[in-house]
Amino acid sequence: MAQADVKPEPPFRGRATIRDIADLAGVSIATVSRVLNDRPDVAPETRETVMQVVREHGFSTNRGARGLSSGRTGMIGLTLPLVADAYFGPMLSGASEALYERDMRIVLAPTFHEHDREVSLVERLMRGTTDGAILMLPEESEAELRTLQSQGFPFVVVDPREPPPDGLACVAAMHAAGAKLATEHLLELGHRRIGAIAGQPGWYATEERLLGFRAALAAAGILVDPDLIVYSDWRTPWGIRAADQLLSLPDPPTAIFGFNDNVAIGALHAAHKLGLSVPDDLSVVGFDDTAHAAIVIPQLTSVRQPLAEMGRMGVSLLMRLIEGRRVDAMRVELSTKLVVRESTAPPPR
Amino acid sequence: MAQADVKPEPPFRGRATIRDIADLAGVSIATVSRVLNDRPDVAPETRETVMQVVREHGFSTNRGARGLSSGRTGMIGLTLPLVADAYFGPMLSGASEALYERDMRIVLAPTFHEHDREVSLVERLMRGTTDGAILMLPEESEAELRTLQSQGFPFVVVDPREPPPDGLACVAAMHAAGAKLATEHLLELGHRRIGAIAGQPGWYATEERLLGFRAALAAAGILVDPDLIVYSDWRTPWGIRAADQLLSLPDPPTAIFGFNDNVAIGALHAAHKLGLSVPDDLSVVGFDDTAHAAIVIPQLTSVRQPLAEMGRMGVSLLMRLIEGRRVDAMRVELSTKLVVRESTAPPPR
DNA sequence: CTGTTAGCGCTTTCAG
DNA sequence: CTGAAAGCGCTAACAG
Repeated sequence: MAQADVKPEPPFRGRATIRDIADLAGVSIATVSRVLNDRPDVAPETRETVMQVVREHGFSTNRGARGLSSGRTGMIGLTLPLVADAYFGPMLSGASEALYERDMRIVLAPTFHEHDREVSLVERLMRGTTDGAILMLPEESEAELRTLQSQGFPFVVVDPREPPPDGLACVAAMHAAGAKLATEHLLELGHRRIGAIAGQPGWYATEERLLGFRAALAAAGILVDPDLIVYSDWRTPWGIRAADQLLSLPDPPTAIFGFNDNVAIGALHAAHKLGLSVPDDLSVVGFDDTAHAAIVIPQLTSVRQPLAEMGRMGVSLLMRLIEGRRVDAMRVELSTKLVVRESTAPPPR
Repeated sequence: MAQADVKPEPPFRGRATIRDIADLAGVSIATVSRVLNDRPDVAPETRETVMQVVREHGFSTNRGARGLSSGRTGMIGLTLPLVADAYFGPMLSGASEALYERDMRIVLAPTFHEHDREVSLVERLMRGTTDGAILMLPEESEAELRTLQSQGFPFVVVDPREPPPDGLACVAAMHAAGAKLATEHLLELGHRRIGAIAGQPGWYATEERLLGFRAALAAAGILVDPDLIVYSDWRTPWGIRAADQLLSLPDPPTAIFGFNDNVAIGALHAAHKLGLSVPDDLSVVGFDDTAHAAIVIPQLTSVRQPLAEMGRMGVSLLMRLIEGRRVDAMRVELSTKLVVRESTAPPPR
């Protein structure tokens, strides 16, 4: 009633639907749909008319409805262990940016490291809500992943926890090469007794980094003292303990290579407690190069993992999968590089 | 082919639909829908039968379809400036956890601090994809927010950038009280010349914290030296500069209160460069108590803002809005508290 | 190049 | 308490 229709008042109740646009533009809804989906078979003139109306009313298509009829929702799911985390944050950020550029939406599903939660979340994501998913550091076993794949749901693994199964789209970083770089850096500085705070045994990252560490040592003709390698949870408090252990050895290392920034920062704390100065008395290098590396004093030398890039790459692979295009490289490894800051120097004496 | 049908093979092609479940359970789809939505008008026995089948097939309802027919999609949108951030991370995490508990999905929309992007993102979120939104530190002006509200889209603002307009659901922290606490702590330690690295002028957080800072000083009978307050961008490099400025004053402060952890850590860096020891030569306190506060050496004394709690609270308000329930407290302020760590001590001499 | 017509999977009156 | 039927907004053949 009282249909003013002065100028900017939409002649429909809530938000415009494709039908409103069609009426306003004087065409059929099919035509509007075509325009909206950039189909080639529309007269340029018609297209312009429709776009006009669309812009005027700030119309944008209802994803749910589109999903229902076409099967593609324009949304992708993303699982990750933790959302408030210096490591996963940048990955998520990179992925979300890439998705934004493609005008796709991201459904966030943090798993808090719980296997069951992750499984049920993925299950739900599959049910018509999303077109595919990115699984960051998934909890699922290879077998579970394969089952998922066999169900025809497109997904890509970013930063696999275990050695990446082949046939699965997967993006990782060059752990071994990075670890080799870090170790060589220490070696060049003159260090001969280098301790390593490795991550949790069995993890892909841990084992690969260990490989690089050992390779560099071997190349320098140094045989590894088993006492100098201690496994640890990835978090700082555990890094402190591990460093304590290393530093209280009869013949302690002059440098410590933490397999991620958290444990390396743990080493910084341990050294501080012991009155050791970094880098004068002890050199420390980390891995990942998260934001933490730069805020700590002294700033941490660390191996840079291209976290955001990994997220973007995951999206890129996923899009190919969803579009059914051939994915030649199912598995991509992004390179790592050493960022030298203030925590490394030649050994004392 | 070779449809084994041994036991767990579903008799339908892709994923089960509500119709499949209905057939299998020998009821109508309407009944299944009722069960799925916890409607009261179903015989307990029928309900059980249906649930049985649902569980057996791991069925869960297609949100898109539900959204289409009922108007509620079970998804909510969340905008925030940055996703990879020690400040927003915990807020996002809290919100996502609360949403998970309600079996709702979250559509993530990072704005990278771009006003236009945020506006268009919110616009899109409104169009049938989500039931409502949480806007963290929104870029929108009060006027824009009100327009949004007038369109009937439920949303809540978490951590307003400007003084929160009333009538809008909003959750914030008690900035002034927290700043007062921090200042009093310094005062009790014996500091008399206390510098402040304030945030950007005009921000709600900045102004409120300034109020608390001034109030504490006034209560102690100290009148503020304008030279001792310097405004700054919220990031560490700017914090360093601000601290440099403070520390190079003819009569430099013995303590610095950074209005967030980033700038406080900047003060730590500045002190380090100057050869000043914290807390012996200079005390530093931060605000927010992000993860950074605990990893830095010395660990930072900081005012704790209940970030995750704010996210949860935002969800809780939003749900009430969506369900059309009365929201008595449209505006909630969560309390802050001081966490004393290692960066504060009595002034030298 | 454009319009007509089925549904997509689900919720929801409205009858029984 | 349960079923039948009418869409929700959109896409995708299929005709013209």
